[in-house]
Amino acid sequence: MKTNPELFSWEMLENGGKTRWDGVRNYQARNNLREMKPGDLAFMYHHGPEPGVVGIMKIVSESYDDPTSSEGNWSVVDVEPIKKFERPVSLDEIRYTPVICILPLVNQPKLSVMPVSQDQWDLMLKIGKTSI
DNA sequence: GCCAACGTTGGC
DNA sequence: GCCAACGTTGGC
Repeated sequence: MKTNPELFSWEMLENGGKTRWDGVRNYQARNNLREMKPGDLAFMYHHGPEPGVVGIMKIVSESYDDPTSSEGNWSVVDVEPIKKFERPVSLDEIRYTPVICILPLVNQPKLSVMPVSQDQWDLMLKIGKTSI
C-alpha cells in the first residue's frame, strides 16, 4: 500500500495507531482493498525521495464505504502498525531482485494498492532483515 | 521538468 | 466498440 510520507508516514501511523486508509480513487486499487480481510498483513511503501517499503501493517476491518468521497463508489479499510522494517527495502532493491521485481510497484505508478504473493512477502522480509 | 504507464473521457 | 486526447501518479 503506497503512501506519500509527507502526508501520511510510518511514524504517523505508529503515533496514531488504528487509521483509516482512505482516498483511493483507482478502481483496480479499490478492488484490491475490497479483497482484504481483517487479520491480513500489508506492507507500507513510501514514495518520494527515498522510495521503499518501510513497515508491516495489519488490516483490522472489512472494507467499507469511503466517508471522504461524496460521490462515486469507493472503499477503505482500517489498518494498524505492526512492525517497522529493520531496514527499509528500497525501490532499487525491489527492481533488481527477481521474484519481487514483477510487483506492479515497479511499473504501474497509478496502482496504489496491490497484492503480494507469499514468496514475495517472505523475500521482502528477508531483504529487510525483519520477521514478525 | 520530463517521461513512462495507464486510466478516463468523449467523439464517432 | 474503437481510438485519440488528456489527466494523474510517481520516479528520476
